[in-house]
Amino acid sequence: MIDDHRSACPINLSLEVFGDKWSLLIIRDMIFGGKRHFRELLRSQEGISSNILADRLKTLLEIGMLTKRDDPSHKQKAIYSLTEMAIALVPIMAHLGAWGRRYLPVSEELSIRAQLMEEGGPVLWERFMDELRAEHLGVSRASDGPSVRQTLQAAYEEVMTRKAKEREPANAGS
Amino acid sequence: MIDDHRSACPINLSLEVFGDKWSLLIIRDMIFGGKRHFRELLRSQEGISSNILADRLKTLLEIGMLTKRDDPSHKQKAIYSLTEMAIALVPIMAHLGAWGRRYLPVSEELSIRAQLMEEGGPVLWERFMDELRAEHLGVSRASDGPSVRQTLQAAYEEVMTRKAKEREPANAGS
DNA sequence: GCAACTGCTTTCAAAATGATATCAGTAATT
DNA sequence: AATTACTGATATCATTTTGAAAGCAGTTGC
Repeated sequence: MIDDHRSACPINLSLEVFGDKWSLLIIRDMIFGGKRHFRELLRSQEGISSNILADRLKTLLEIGMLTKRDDPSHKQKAIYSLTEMAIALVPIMAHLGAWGRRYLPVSEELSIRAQLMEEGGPVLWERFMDELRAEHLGVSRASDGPSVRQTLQAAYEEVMTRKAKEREPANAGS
Repeated sequence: MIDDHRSACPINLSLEVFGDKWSLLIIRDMIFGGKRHFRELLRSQEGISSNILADRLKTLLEIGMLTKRDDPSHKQKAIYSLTEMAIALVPIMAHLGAWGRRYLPVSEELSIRAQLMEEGGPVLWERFMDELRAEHLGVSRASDGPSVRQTLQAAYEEVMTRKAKEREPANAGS
């Protein structure tokens, strides 16, 4: 099998890799959600079915976007890791998030991360990528303070808490 | 129809817009190839079929990525234009191209544009976007020197010419 | 010992894809 | 005036992909 690609254009080849509805969402959940196991990925916001998830994971492994190894703590668990190729998508994720936030009907709670990524700019993206390298590639890293993912997650939860309060204003005793 | 979206996450919504094999390629051909007509878009590198092209154009119009108007010079011709929403994808195109160039088996001639876009950085992208606004939105622009698209196209043709020469070294008389 | 959890696989219906042919009108060519 | 080529699509139909749901052989925690 040499190559059955439609064309050798970089944009076309990129789209052949993740030009579908699910592949990039799986990467997103691993990057921003810290998910590493099949069952974790199955609980995506969007509700992927298990056969599709299995198929996409297989493809992503073949392409070299992910690696897979056994979880020492459980004989049936597999740990999926991002490769550098996937970690390099962080800036694209940031741009995609910024674009979606500007032009599409996003919700506040699900776009707060995108907002922080946009505001943080390339400096934040690089820091995030370093953290991901440490987490997925075993590269050591000088860690100081909370991780980027923790910061993004905290902001998300803050919005959720505030929204919950706004929905039931001072009727705890009702 | 309120919204039958899977989730209001900006990345998910972005993927619902162009998370398929063709939509972004159509936008690419309009941005980098300067294509404006149905038949022009039909002659893509990758060979899209006419029914798929028609369907995607319709969707892109509905979403608001494109507009369509009559061509004064031909009663059956339609002119497709990019909206600001689509022009805003230029940085994403640049990143996608750079990523593809780094990790996928691209050809030199089809990736020279991506290389120049990467080297040009945000400054070049902005200039390109201004040119596209002038071309597609009728925004006036202070034009000096060759357009970004012309520069990219010239670089592409230079590579093609060089490659043609390398293939037949000095056997013009054979 | 039993319920819950593990990463999948199977089944089957529905939807999307895509190659090919076609169309009715327009324009350029001869 | 006749022919040829071009316009933006549609229609047909086979193949491929998608996806919901159920199931499975083990493993683990209680």
